[in-house]
Parts: sequence; C-alpha cells; structure tokens
Amino acid sequence: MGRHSCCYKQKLRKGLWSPEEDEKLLRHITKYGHGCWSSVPKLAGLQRCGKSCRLRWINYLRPDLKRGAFSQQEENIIIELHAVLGNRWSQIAARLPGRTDNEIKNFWNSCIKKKLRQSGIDPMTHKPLPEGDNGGGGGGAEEDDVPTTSCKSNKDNINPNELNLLMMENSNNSRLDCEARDQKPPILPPVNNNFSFDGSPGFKVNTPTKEIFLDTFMTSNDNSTSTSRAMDFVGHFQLQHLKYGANANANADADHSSLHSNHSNPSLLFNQNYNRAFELESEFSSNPSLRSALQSSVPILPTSMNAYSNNSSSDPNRSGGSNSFSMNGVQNWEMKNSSMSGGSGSSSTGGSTSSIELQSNSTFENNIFSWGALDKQDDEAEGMKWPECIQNQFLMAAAMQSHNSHQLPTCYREIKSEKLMSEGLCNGWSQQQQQQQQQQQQQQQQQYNPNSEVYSKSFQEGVTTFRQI
DNA sequence: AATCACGACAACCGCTCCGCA
DNA sequence: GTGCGGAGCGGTTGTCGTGAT
Repeated sequence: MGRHSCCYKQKLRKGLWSPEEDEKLLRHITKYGHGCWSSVPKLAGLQRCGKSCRLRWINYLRPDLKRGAFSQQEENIIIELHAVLGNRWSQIAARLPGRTDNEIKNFWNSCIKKKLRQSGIDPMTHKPLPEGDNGGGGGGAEEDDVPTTSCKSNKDNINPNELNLLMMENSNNSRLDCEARDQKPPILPPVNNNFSFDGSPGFKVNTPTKEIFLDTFMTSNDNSTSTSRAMDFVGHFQLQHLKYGANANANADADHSSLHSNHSNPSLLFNQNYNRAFELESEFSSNPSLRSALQSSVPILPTSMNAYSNNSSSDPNRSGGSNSFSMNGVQNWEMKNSSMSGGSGSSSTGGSTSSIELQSNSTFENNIFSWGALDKQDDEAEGMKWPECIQNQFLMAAAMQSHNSHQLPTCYREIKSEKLMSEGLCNGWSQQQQQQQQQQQQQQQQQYNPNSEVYSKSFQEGVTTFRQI
C-alpha cells in the first residue's frame, strides 16, 4: 500500500518538472480537464505518474494561484485557522484563495513557527511556551533549536501581548491542549445531529466551544469539494480583533479598511471578503442551526451585495446553499467563467469528467488575464514567477485562438530571475483591459461601500455572539 | 572567488479515505 | 461485507538560491 500503482511502472520521471512537461500538462488540462488523474500523463504525453501530475497542477500550474509572499492578513488567517484546525493544511488552504496546502504548510514550517516561538508561543498548542523556552532558547518538544532569523515577509518580532486574544481563546480549548498535534482532532458531529455535549467518550468538551461551532460549519459543508465556509467566517471575525505582527496596528487598520472602501485593491477585496460574504449567506441559508445561532447578531447580507458580484455574475442562485462557490481551484475558475458567460457549467475536482473548456469560451481568457493583473497588485513585494508567466503566455496564446505551438522560455532560472521580463509579459497583455477593470473596480467600490459598512458591523456583532458560545 | 550554511520551496512518499464493483 | 483503485492529505526529503565567511 502507499505507493500509487502507476508509480510502479518503469521509466517514470521524477523530480523537478521541465518547462516542456509543464506546457504539456497545462495544455492538456486546459483543453480537456484532468478527469481521471491516472490517465492524464498518458493522454498528455508525460512520463509521470498521475499523482505527480495532479500535484504539479494543484501546487504550481493552476491558474488561480496567487503566488508571491503571504500578506500579513493571510498570515493572521493561517495562524487563526491553525489554532483551530491544527495541521489540516488543506482545510486551511480552502479558506485562503489562491493558496495551496503545500504552500501554506511550507510557510508555516519555515516562517510562522519561528515567529510564534520567538514570541513565546508554542506553534502547536498556540499557548505560551514554558518560561525560558521562548525566543532563541531551548525550543519546544518538536525542535531543539529555535532559529533567531526571521522570514522575509515580516522581519519584526511579534509582540507577545498581541497574541493574548489568541491565547485566551485557546486556553479553554481542550482539543488544543498538549495533545500531540499530529493527531487529528476528533470530528465533532454537527449540532443539528442532536449531538449532546455530555462528555461522551472521545470528547473532552462538555460545553459548546468555538470548534464545535466551526465544525458544525465545516461538517455541513465538507461534502462540497474542498470548500468549507466556516473559516471564512472565522477569518472575518478574528481579523478584526487579533494582531500578530509588530505592524499589527497598521495591518489591523488595513484589515478594517479592507472591509470598507479604502482598500487599495478592490478586486482582492472582492475575492477575499465578498465571496466570503456570499458563502456565509449561503451557509445561513443552508444550515438552519447555524442560522438560528447567529441570526440575531449577523444579519443576512443584503441582496444588493449580489449586485456587486454580479458585475461578474448574474446568477440569482449564487447564494443558494447547495451551490458550489469555491474560491479554490477550478471551481473558482468555473465560477468566474460561467458567470461571465452566463453558462451553468459544473465543475468537480474529484475524478469527474469535467473539463475546463478554455478554448471554447471566449470570455474565459479575459478572466484569467485579469486575475493575473489582480494578483499582481497584491503581490507587489514579489515579481511574477515562472508559472504565472507561462500561464499568461500560454493562455494568452489560447485566447488568441492560436493553435500554433507556443514557445515557452527554455529556462526556469532565466525567467525567474528576470523580473522585468516577467512583468513585461504579464502586464503587457492588455492595458485596455486593465483600464476597464479599474473602472469596474471603482464602480464596485462605490457599490460596495454602504454594504461593507453593514457587513463589517454585522461581523463585529457576530464576534461577540461567537465568542460567547 | 570559493565554500559553506541556511532558508524557501518543490516534489515525493506513505498513508487514509472514499466510491465502486 | 470486502477488496480494489483512485484521490487526497500531511509529513518528509531534496534541490536550489542566497547570504555570510
């Protein structure tokens, strides 16, 4: 067991992917979809196992990947989610649009862990380390040495006081106690299954906790592919209250302002906040227990919010609870695509026969390109990387309905190191589209302002209710 | 300039889960 | 009910870039 059956086959390549392989895989999936992963390498003409192809696509080639350094906001979300979910990276990633579980996992291991340790917080339990263990000291149970270097995204140390809220939240959390964090927390049954918190075997909780609340959220949504909406809720709640980094005040202000109209990137705002709003609304619609739990404090989002979204969507069923409205993976792709085209495409990431008909949809390419532009605004700290370049190059070629073989850069390193070239490739796709997009964004902002006020306030109130649970 | 150490990240491995026959 | 195969997840390893010496 363990090793994928296809991996037993001989002559399968391993290791880093070449640009040619990337092109083949990208070309295949954009044209036919992945379908059954085990058949992808054969159909795409790759000497790889399906598993490897899947991983490559998910972690690197997918067009909706954000890339670039993690923002402080994302970092906060990760910490928050990790405090609740533990090492369930895929679930964390499901709440961070454009980020993969692998990326988050690496970021956690290489950066956040150290930050928390330096701040005297055990990254696994999210509780204060024993005295003397924090900083560059003895380290916790997992690692002996705590590096004193900090990561690139935030070189400032964290003020431990700024983590008080988190610690307080976790202090009553039996699931997060000193249990081995590599053990998955028990899956708590949803509240609407008449589960009673009576100390049943396997559960230490006697009173409803935030996790139960969240698990209820999540469990009720886990049947939709990789899309659980609960933590979107969490992110909204806690971002407004928690400050991790040394620049947390600024970030908090930014976070707050992001819920208002002053966000520098309205598109990002749409992606990260408004979609969550929809998801939340959907959740309320589909989950009676949740609705009853929060309806008094969190009003259902005004329907006018749909108008904002409907800049790219006219689907009145968007807020339906059963709709797949993921911000992740192909689904999000599909969402934007179908919304622009007015289609009702269905998408699945799980071995279905769904395919992404890139070339058959004239509006789709525009979405892809615009995403690149949007993302770039958010990733100002870092230049566009190789996959973004090939994606834009490749998809641009597709958009032009070109069936000619597209010339890809021959060397990763060259492209990666030549930021100028990357930006040129990615920015040069259409200035006109960018201008149009800016106009749309301004309009969206104007529409968004009043609602976001309500939304923000509602979530503030929701926080209170949430914390009382 | 060469070498080393370290960090970041991509990819692999082993395992579990789930659907299906 | 059981076995099998595919998909997905989390931990780990390998590779490469970069800064320090």
